[in-house]
Amino acid sequence: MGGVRTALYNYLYAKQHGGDFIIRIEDTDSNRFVEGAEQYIIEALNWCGIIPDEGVDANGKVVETPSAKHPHAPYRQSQRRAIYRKYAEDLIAAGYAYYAFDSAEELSAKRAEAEASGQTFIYNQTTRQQLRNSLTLSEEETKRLLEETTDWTIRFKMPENHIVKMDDLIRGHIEVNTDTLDDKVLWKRADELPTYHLANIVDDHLMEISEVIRGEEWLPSLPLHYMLYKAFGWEDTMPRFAHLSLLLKPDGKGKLSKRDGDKMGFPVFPLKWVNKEGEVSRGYREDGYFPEAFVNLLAFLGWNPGTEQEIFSMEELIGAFSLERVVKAGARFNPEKARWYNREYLRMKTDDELTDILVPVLEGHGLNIVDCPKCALTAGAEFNSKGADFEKHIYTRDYVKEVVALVKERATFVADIWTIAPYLFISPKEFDAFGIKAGTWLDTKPADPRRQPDPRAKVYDDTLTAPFLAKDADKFWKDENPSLAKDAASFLCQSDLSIGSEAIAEALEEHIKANEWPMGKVMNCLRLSLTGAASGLGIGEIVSLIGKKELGERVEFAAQRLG
RNA sequence: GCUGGGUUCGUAUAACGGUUAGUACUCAAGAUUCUCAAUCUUGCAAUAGGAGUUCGAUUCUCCUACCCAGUACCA
Repeated sequence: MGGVRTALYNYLYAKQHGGDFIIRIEDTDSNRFVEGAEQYIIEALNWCGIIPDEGVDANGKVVETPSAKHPHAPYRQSQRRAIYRKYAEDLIAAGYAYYAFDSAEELSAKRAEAEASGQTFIYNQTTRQQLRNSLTLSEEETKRLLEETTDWTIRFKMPENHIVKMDDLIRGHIEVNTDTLDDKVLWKRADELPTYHLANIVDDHLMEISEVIRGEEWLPSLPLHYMLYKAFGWEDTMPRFAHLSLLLKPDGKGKLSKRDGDKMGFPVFPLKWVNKEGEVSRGYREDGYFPEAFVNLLAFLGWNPGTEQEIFSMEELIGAFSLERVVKAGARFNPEKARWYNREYLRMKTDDELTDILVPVLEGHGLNIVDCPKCALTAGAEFNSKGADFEKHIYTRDYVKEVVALVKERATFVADIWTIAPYLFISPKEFDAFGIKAGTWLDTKPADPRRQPDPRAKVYDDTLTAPFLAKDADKFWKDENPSLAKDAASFLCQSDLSIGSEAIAEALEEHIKANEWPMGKVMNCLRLSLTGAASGLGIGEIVSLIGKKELGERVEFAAQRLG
C-alpha cells in the first residue's frame, strides 16, 4: 500500500505538470531478488490505472533497448552495470571517494566490538584512517588488492564538518552536519553493482528526473545524495525532493506491515501475493475493492485537497493534487474508511456494471446465468415472470440485474449482493435459529452484516442438512402464530404480483390489518419462511422477485420443517 | 545511544497569529419501517506537557515527553 501510494503521488504530480512517469527497476541487490516481484509491481500499478509513460511497454514488460518512446533504456539497473563503475571511478579520481578493502566480516566484528563497550562503530572520517583503504594503503598495495581480491568496495569520502543545506518540497529547509554521516558504500566489487545511492543519483541524472517523491525512510540519506550531486557537478540539474511520511498500523505503534493486515482482516497489498514459502497475502483487488476506490482512499492517506470533497476520480486527483498539501505526520490506515470508500464507489456504478461483476461470483456458487430467456430454452429452464428458475438454478441476466438494483445499497462489495440475499437465488433449506430467537419476538439484535461476513449466509453453503433445533421450532411455530404466515402467503398467491413490490407490500399490510393479525409477527414469520433469516429485504420486494410458485413452495417447506 | 523527522476528537484531516477549533469515518440516540439495512436529524469526542514571543497563539521559538525513520557491501 505504501509503495502504491508513493507511485500514485509521483504519477499525479507528473501528470499534473505535463511530465512523464517513468518506471525504473532498482534491483541492485542480487541477494534479494524475488521471482515475480517486477511483474507484480507493473500489474498492480496497471490495476490502479497508473500507466507509465516510459520504462514499461504495452505488453507490461520492462523495456531493455532504447527507442523513441523509451530513450533511457534499459530500465533495470541490473542491466545498466556498465554505466555505474565509470562514475564511481570518476569520483575517486576527483577525490570524493576511495577504495575500501575491509571485509564485511571485519566490519561487523568491529561493530559488535564497539557495541559491547557501549559504543557505535561508524565508518567515517575518524575511523577511516585506521582501516584498510586506498587512503591509508600505499598505491602499490592498493593496486595489488584491487587485482587480487574480489570483495572490495568504493566508499564515498564524506567531508568533515560541513553543513549540508537541503530543501524538501514537503518538509521545508533541513540542515545536517556531515560529521554525523558515514562513508557509504557506493559500489560493490563482489557483484559488480552499485548500491542504491550511486545508482539512483546516476540514473536520475541520466534519465532527467526532475522530482523525487519517495518514502521518509530516505530522508536520512538525503545529505549523502546532495553531496553526490555536488561531487558529480550536477547541482544545477539536481531533482527536487519530497519525502512522504510512512503508513502506520491501525492500532498500536509502528509502520504498517504485512502481519497487521492478516491480524486485522484487511489487505496490505494491492493484489494477492504468494511468496516462495507459499504464504498468501490477500489483495485489495481480490477482496473486491474497485481500483478507483483504492486509489481514492490511498490518495487521501496523507493528502487532502483542503475542500470537503472526498470522492475524487484519477482525473480530478491529477487536477487537485499538490505536494504543499501533503501531511508531514505518518498516517494511520483505517480499514473502516476504506470500506466506506468502496461503498461510495459501488453506489456510483450502474446496475449493468455491477451485474457484470456479480455474474461470475454467482457462477462460482453454482448458479447458471444466461443472457436471454431463449438461451435457456435448451437447458430446459422454466422461468418465473422475472426470469428465475429456482429448481434448476438458472437465471437470466435481467433477473440478476433486478437483484443488483435492489440489494446494492446494502452492499460494500459486489460479492456482498450474493451474501446479503442468497435467498433471491436459492430456496432456503435451513432456517436460522439465531434469527428466530432474535428479531422482534425476542429482544436481541442480529449481527450487523456490514461489519462482519454475515454468518447467516453460511446457512446456504454449509449447513443445508443441519438439524433445526426442535425447541426453537416450537417457540417459533406455536407461540408466534406463524400459521398466519401461511394465510398471508395464500393471500399473496391469490393476488396480482405484477403490480410492483411497493403495491404488493401495501396490499398485504391492508389484508393483515383487516384481519387484525399482528403485523410484525406475521411479516417476520413470512420472511423467515421465505429467506431462512429473520431480517432482510422487504416482503414485497422478495415476493415480487421470486413469484407465486416459489412463494408457495417455500412457505410449505418451512411449515413442514418448523412445524 | 546518536542523527533527522513528526505530534489537532478513537481514525483521517481542516483552520497557513484572531473561528462557538470545521468535516468525514466509527460510535450513540431519534425519525422512518414488517425486520435488517439504507436514508434523514441530533449527539459524544481533540490542539501531548511546560516555558517564551505577542494585544492575542493549534499556528512562531525553546525545553520535556512520546512516536517514526536511519544508523548494512538492503532498498
